[in-house]
Amino acid sequence: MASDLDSTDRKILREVVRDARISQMALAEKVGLSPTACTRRLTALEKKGVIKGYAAEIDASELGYMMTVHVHITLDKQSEDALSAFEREIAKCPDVVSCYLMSGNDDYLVHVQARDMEDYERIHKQHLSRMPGVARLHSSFAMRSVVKRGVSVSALTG
Amino acid sequence: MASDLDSTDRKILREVVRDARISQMALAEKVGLSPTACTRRLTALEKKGVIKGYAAEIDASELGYMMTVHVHITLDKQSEDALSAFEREIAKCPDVVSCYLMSGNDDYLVHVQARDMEDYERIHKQHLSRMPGVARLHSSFAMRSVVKRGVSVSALTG
DNA sequence: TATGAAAGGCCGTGAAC
DNA sequence: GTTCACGGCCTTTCATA
Repeated sequence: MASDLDSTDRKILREVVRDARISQMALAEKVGLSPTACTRRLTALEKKGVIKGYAAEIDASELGYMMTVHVHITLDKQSEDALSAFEREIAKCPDVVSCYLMSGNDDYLVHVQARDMEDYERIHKQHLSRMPGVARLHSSFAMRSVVKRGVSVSALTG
Repeated sequence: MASDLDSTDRKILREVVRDARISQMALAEKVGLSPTACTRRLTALEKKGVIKGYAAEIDASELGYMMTVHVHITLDKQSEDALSAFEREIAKCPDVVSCYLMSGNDDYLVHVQARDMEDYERIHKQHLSRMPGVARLHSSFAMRSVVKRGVSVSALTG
């Protein structure tokens, strides 16, 4: 479903990715359109689903969440039901930032945020290890975030 | 630097995470404040750095980017200079969404977006394998995204 | 089917309390 | 934290290519 966007649409996308709260008039001027035309394009991008929404970016460390952990999770079964049951539960875990089903051994890569090591121990024991069908958990701790974007630059410039 | 936020501040954060383009008046009503007081709090959260910015969420698959790859990268040296050189280059790579320095063997976990397998082959050859100091590359392909948030729910409710 | 221009209502902003 | 008032933005309508 690769929508056919022209360079103006992509320019609009780059601007709202940079600043979602930009005013319609400022956006219109940046992309070289009248406010009316610009707003119409923006609305179209929202309706098409290219723009899924607008979110404030929060500094988790400012809220006391100092730890980023990547957890590789292997299930003991790989049946549809087992995957579904696990995914239903992991989606409910409030400490999870992202979760991907990975190819290969059908395991999951789960990104977790925690206040500190003690907090992560609690999350590990009370949530992660109790997820349905979990066979193995391997935690990798991030020491530093080097790059963090919502979407790749290529996707917006290509 | 864990800021001391009250329940109103957290309510504001939850709302702007859900919809960054919410109007000041609508936000004020949702949190039970007058528009002026609400805007003052929001501005304070921005100045404190709790809110880093506002970004549109883009559906990469709508732009033709169908692949999500997690790449484990090990360097041949772990000196300060080697890490810095690598990080400078990886930050320039337009296909990278995120990159973390991981504890343990001082390797990196890099999240990459690509159009398709051919595109990823190009990224792998032309960008990733040519990064300074790279010893080993291990690619893991995501089959499905199960959870995707900008920040954990706990950080906003805690 | 796309844009551009103008008018009116609503919102965002600041002063005073 | 609230009220009030003013300036400006957002939206709609309509005309155009």
